[in-house]
Amino acid sequence: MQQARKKDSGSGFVAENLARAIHEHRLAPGMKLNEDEVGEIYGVSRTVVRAALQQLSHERLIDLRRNRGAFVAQPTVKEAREVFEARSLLEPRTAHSAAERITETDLANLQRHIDDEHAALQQGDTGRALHLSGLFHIEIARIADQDTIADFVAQLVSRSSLIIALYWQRRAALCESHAHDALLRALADHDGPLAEELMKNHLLDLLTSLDLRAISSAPQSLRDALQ
Amino acid sequence: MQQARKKDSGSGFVAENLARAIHEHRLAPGMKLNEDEVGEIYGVSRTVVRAALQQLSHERLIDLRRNRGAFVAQPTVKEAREVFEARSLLEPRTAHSAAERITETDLANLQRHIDDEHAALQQGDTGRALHLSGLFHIEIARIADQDTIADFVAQLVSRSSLIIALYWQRRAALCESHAHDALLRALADHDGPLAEELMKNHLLDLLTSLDLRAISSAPQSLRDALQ
DNA sequence: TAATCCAATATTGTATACAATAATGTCGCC
DNA sequence: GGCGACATTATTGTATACAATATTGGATTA
Repeated sequence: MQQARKKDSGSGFVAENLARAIHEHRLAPGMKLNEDEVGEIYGVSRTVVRAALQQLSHERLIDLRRNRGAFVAQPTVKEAREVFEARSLLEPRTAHSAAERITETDLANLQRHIDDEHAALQQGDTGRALHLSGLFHIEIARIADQDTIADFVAQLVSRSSLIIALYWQRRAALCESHAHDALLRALADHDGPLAEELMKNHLLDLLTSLDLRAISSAPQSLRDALQ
Repeated sequence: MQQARKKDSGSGFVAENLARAIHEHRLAPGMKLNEDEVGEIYGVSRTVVRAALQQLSHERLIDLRRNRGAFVAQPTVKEAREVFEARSLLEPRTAHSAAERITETDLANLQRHIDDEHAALQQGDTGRALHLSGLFHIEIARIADQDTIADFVAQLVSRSSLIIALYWQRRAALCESHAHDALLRALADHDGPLAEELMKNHLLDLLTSLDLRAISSAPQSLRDALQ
């Protein structure tokens, strides 16, 4: 922890760092997160580590098992489908609403998001590109002025990152798709139905780009791996 | 805390008790929850109280303000609308899926839920009736085999309880409606489209039964109350 | 008297110590 | 040598002590 966080509490700082590490797949699914170890890394006590772990557990990024400890979540195939099912219920209709309310300022912000995302891809920084891609989805919910849905979408996007890290088939291929550009155009035209349809298809494409039969690099249980 | 909890951790016990108290409006919105006080009531240390408060904060039942403490949440009118907007996106389609998958066992369970709910109403136990009514909605998501959506619905139902406590206009009137009975029939007939439509209308009825102009008994701020 | 600053108090944030539980290694017995 | 009971170790769960912060009350001054 080179620099102190400003107003954010210690647990928030730790949680954000752990979340980023999980999203960028530096922490492999299933990995044990020892409280003492994490605390020493960030220079805080177990108290704040536990608070951070509890928060991440609620966001489903880690699995908290009583008297056992914290483990990086390993979304199952079923969970992966469920996450995208939830997104397909929430996001298309929300995109529709966003198209009806979007302002010039919003459009400029979204355009900047997309530009940054493309730039990150050009530089081969897929981690950052994925992060920005997620922000794009969350931002749409905020434009629709639906903070509650935006919070859900944020969690689902976060879990999607982990799922994509686990089940991605052709990473480069889909990132290069211009689904977000098309969506932005529909939003700019205030074309609600088109935005809704594009979002729906975009999420479907994302889901079908996953290989939900393959077991990821880290097997879920010893039984699966060895037996 | 007359009886010790079995396997559940202390914080879970405290969180559940506080949640129930909030749902049943025994803890008024805006009320300060002093950590020492809560700890003494349940016979636990501040450590577990804080864990419980953090959990409830994630569920949006309490508002955690840094260096200020925990307060029972006071959903605004906007938040109330947002919660029901989210429910209207998630639950109708999920009811549709449930209708296609529901089994005899599921139907029996749902019927029992409804019977219990009516019994509670007969006895004037509106708190328990409201609780059972919520379980009905959550159970439908579980029948649809969508645990992720079920978790969201559970949170939204929980927040709805608080919202209803704040903004309810004609409590008795709506509880007596037989919306759940009609829904159960549609599910039993495996009539997905009808179940979807009934759920949509049921949620709309719920929302319109709220008086979202009225400021509740407990004002949101001193300014609103006194100025 | 009213306003402002400062001290006193209360409450939360964090660290540490201790207790409870699970995981692991060792010994004895068959 | 294999199996099971027991002791050892490691790790989490909880309580308590201390530090940091906000709130409150009072004194001082204009």
